[in-house]
This record gives sequence, C-alpha cells and structure tokens, in this order.
Amino acid sequence: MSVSIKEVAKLAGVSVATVSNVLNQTKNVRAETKSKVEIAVSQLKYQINPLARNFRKGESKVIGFVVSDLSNYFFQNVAIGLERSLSNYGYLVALMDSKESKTLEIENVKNLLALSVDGLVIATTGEDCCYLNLILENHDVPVVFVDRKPFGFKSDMVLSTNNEGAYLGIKHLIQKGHEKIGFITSRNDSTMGERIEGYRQAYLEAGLQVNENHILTGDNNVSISQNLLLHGIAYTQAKRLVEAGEVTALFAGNNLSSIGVYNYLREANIKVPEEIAFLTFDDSFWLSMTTPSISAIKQDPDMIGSVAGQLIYERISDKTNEQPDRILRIPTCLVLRSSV
Amino acid sequence: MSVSIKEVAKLAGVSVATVSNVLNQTKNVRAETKSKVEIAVSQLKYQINPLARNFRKGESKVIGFVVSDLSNYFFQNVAIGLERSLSNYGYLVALMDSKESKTLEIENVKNLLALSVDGLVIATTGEDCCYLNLILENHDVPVVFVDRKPFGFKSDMVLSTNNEGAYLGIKHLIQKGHEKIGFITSRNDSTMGERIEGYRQAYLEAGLQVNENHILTGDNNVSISQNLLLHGIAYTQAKRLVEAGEVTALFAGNNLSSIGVYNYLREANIKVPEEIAFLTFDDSFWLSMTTPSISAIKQDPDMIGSVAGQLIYERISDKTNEQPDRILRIPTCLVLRSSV
DNA sequence: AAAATTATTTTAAACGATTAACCTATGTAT
DNA sequence: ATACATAGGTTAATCGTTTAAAATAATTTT
Repeated sequence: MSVSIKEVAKLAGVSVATVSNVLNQTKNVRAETKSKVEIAVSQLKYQINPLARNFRKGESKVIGFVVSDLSNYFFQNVAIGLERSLSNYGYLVALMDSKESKTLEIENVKNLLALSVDGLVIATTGEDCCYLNLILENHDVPVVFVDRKPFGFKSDMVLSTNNEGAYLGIKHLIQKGHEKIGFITSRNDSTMGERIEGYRQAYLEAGLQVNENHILTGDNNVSISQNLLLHGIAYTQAKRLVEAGEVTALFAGNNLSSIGVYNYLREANIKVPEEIAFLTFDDSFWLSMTTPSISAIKQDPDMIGSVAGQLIYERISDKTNEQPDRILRIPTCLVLRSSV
Repeated sequence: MSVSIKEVAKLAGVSVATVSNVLNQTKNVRAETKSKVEIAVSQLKYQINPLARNFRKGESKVIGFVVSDLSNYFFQNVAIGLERSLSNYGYLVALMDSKESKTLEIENVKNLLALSVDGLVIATTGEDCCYLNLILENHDVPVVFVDRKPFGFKSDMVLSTNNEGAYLGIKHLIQKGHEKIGFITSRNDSTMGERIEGYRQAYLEAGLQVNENHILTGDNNVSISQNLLLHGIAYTQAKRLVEAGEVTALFAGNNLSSIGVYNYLREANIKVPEEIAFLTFDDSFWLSMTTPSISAIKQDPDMIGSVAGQLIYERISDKTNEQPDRILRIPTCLVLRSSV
C-alpha cells in the first residue's frame, strides 16, 4: 500500500541508509546523490512511516495532559496554550479528564504511560503526588505540573502569581474602603494558601487585623459541572458571612467559588457593590455579562499551557540536562469592572 | 532497560509466539503453559512496548480532533465527550485548534495524518471539505464530522437536531405572543440553514408570514475569543433590528451571536423580556447568571462527542464494514429561564 | 495399533525505519 | 611512493512485536 524507504532506495539506485541520511540530514551526502534521492521521493510520493520511526527511536511524539477538571474553562485554556506550543515541535497533546477524582487521575497517568507518551503535563486533583514516583519508576518521562503544586514528587511547575494576584485584589478592595473582606473558596490547597497569603499581606500593609473567621476554605474537590448543579459550597459560605453582617466585601478564591458567591448575591437580591463588593480570582468572559459586571484577578491559563509545553519540550530534547526543577510564575493582573 | 517479550519467553521456557498468544488471547494455549508465561510476566514485571505493537499492527491508537474553534465552550464539551468515549476503547484524543481558519484546518489535518492518527473527528470551519479527498487519498483513515455538515466529502456525521430545536424555540416565542422575531446569527452555513428552516416551520404552523428582513445571517467566521474582543457582528445586527422597531423578540442562532445580542440589549438598557424577548440556541452556565437569566435551546455537545467517538471506533474496528454514511442527530431541548 | 484429526507450540519472516561498523575511492602529508 | 586522512556510500544488525506456516504433541476414530 504505502511506499517504503526501500523502494525509494531502489529507484534512486542507492542504499536505504543513504536515503535515510538525505531525509534526516544526518550525514553529508553528495549533491548529485541527494538529488537522485529527492527525485525518487517525489516520484513515488514517499511519506515516512511515523510508526516505524517512532518505534525505532523509542518515542511517540505525544504528550499527555491530565486535567483535574476538563469542564473548568481555566484548564480548557491551559489545554489550548499547551497544544499551540507543542504543535510547534511536532508533538500531539492527548487530553485526559480526571473529573476531580484522584483515582481517575492515577488511572489516566497509567493509561498514558501504557500508551507510551513522551511527556506528561499534570493539573493534579489532590496535591499528594507520591504515587507518581512508583509509576514513573521505569519510565523516562518528564513531567510538568500546572496550576497546582504537588508534594511528594519533584518536577518543573508552571503556576500563576497567586500571592501577588490576591494581594493586588485585596489591596484594591481596601483602597475602596473595605476593612472586612470575606475570602471564600471551596478548596484548600497550596494554591489557595498562596492566595490567602496575599490576602494577609495586603491586610498587614494596610495595618489591618485579619479576622480568621473571614477566611473560609473548603476541603472537597468538585468539578465545575457538578458545582453548577449542586449549589456549591461557596454559596453557603457567602450566605453565612453576609447574613451575619460580618463583611462588606467578598473575595472568591477561584472561578468555582465565584459562581457560588455570585449566585448567592443575586438570589439574595443584594446590591453589588453598594451593599457588598465582590471580586474574584480568575477571569472569564461571562464576568462582563452579569449585572453588575464582575471585577477579577485575571490569570493567563493559555500562557501557563504554552510555557508548560516549552518546559516539557526542553526536558525531552535535552535528556542530559540535569538542570534543577524550576517553578515558573505567570503574571496575574487586576481587571476592573463594576462590582467593587 | 525495559524487558522484552523475548526475555519473558526465555524465563518461561516457551517461544515468543506463545507469550504473544497468551498476552493477546489470540490462540488457545494450554492452561499449564499459560500460567508459566503469566508467572514469568509478573516476575519480570513485563510491560508491552506499545510503540512496537503499534508499528507492527500499523495503528497509533490516537484519534485526532480538529476543532474549528477551541475557545468555544461548545467544542470544548464535544472534546470532553469524545475523550471519555474513546478512552473506553484505549484510544487517545489529540486536539488541534483551527482558530476558524481553513488554512490552519488543512494544516492540522495534514499534521495529524503525518503523525499517523487512526481516525479523524472534524468540526470544520468552512463547510467545503473537498480538500480532504486529496489528502486522505492514500490514508485509510475514517472521518466523522461533528456539529457542521461538510460538502464535497462523504462521511459519518453527528449533528444536533437544529431544525427541531429552532422550531421549538420560535414556537415558544410565538406562543408568548411574538409575531415579529429577529433571527440573528453571525454565520451562514447548513447548520444555520437548518435552524432557519425550523424558524420558518414555526411561522408557517402559526399562520404567520416570514419577513425576510428579520433573518440576519453573517458570512464571516470568528472565534469566540475574537468575538469577545471585537463587539461581534451580532451586536450590530441586534441594534439595527431593535432600533428600527422591527421586532419584539430576538433569537440568537448560536452562542457566539448570543453574546453579541445580549451585550447590545444590556448596553442599550432594554428591558428583557418586557421590551424585547430574547432566546438563544446553545446553552451554557453563564446564561443563568445574567439579569435576566436567558432561556435557551440546549444542545448536548458532550453527547455529540461521545457518539462521534463510537462511530469512529466502529469504523476503525470493522474496516470491512461497507455500511453507508450515517447522519446521527442528537436531541435538543428548550430550557426556560426569564428572558422570554 | 495405525491412521486421521485436532490441539498446542515453535520457527522464522515480516513491519520500516535508524545507525554503528565497514568499505572504497580520492585527496593530502610524509 | 607510501602511509594517512577524509568524504561518500553500503552492509547488515537492530528495535519488539505479530502472525503465517510448519512442526510436534495429544486425542479420537477406525
């Protein structure tokens, strides 16, 4: 069916090695011979068999992207950036959704390795990634983490400037006169830890005392699609804080909680920003379509993905590189709308 | 480094063929021999080399998904469904974003084939897909189209019940007393044709005369991300119809135009649904977070993706199957909120 | 018990590239 | 003229499976 390098060699009257050398420019070939090969290639419409090459070279040209929650638009944009960046290097990106389940995440990693991907980009569900050490033991596969920092496993990571972003947001609220700001998030991981740290820094800088009761973290992982069906823990958290008259502003720690918080404010008919100001971490287009539109700390998931792609490419193409693990931070910024 | 089937055979004291037969259950093997092999496998922690298998079998276990616009949440959900369904069969899904560019789409298809995917799922940008005939000429790769119907190329397709969906929506508006309904969409393809057909049917059934000036189609392809930056053609279309006092209701033909239309209604401070009723094709969570929340014809992109996965799997695993090309329709339904 | 049938296992040839090791000219230094 | 490089090209092994075809063993039939 498809023509092989042998037939090209025969037609060109040279050996297969020479054809290979012409094709890959791996050895010097006389111009005359080269053009004989090239003519044969184009006459036979030869196309390399990537399966054979991959087999021989021991690579698959596929990078796996294991996503904690693919229904979350944040990660969808990470995927877009990742795909764009890796396609430059001839790599495919294979998606796997963990649906916020650690079990499924492990399953996904195993499956990807079983299909022999060349690298792994992981947005982990829980942060405990000890399991990877065992699984990766006899696979020489580089790993890059995005968005959430793992523990128990060492590798490159690409994260947002969580601390700085939250700091910026809280500072903005404080400048607008708020001194009692509720920090609401359904998660409780290192990323949230960093954002809370930013919260504290802004308070400290303003000479305000942090009221620990105003920081409400959750502990359960929920996917966005689930969160939309259930009311979401953030809804209840917001309700509690506001009804107790505890706060004058709410800060949602991520997009998941922003939905819960906003739903509460809306259903309770609370005037935003007059009665309660609202600001959220993680931007999206729908935030400009609500009434009022919602100010946000904008992350750059696309950039996170594309940087992760570069990192993994570097690791793959330079296996000798014993460079220490890097943590790269992608900037965040404040997008002002009408909710503060 | 990694242990091969040869070493397993040696340890078990059988031939490699027998090991292969045990592993793949391709031939009957005596229970005794079988267990000898199994013991050797587990002792050596043997894992098959998928690269070698793929090479030998001439398959890659990767399906390419070429998406017209990956920033569109509709397609993101198609991707989710596709991934879920194909992972059941041991296939990976590789994403490629065409960013609403035909050139890029062709590039993507070529690249995927060059990396030898086993199948192709395509959400095409323009509908003219003649180019595929040439490219696929000497690749035996099944193709399934989703969302948009191609012309110039024959294959399976998975589409929404566009006609019925639009019919349902327009009928609903008519029941609410509207007789002058603007149909707004930035695209003009067969999918829109079907939806407009539904519009006409509902009008016909109600004994109303269609005013052709109320049907505004566009002709340019824009990605959602672009659309969010530019104001979007739908914005202007809505403005025109409403300011001319031509209509009492607006129907957005897809999610892209819904954003433009809603932005106009909001910026122009038009009371929805009192002054103008609003209904859109394609549901999303943000439609329930606007004021008022927006009624929609809900599609099931996840289902579209998962059905596409099944179709392509069937075609791959049963190459002899000379079954004619199928068009599968995934149901749509009306989700009532407060904009009508 | 020999012949015929069936079940199990082995042999060895693919699959299509890459690449180390080996030739063979041709040119250069001694 | 001899030895020595160097450039250009070929040979043949190799990667780890699968799978026809052949060989052998076990079972059934006559």
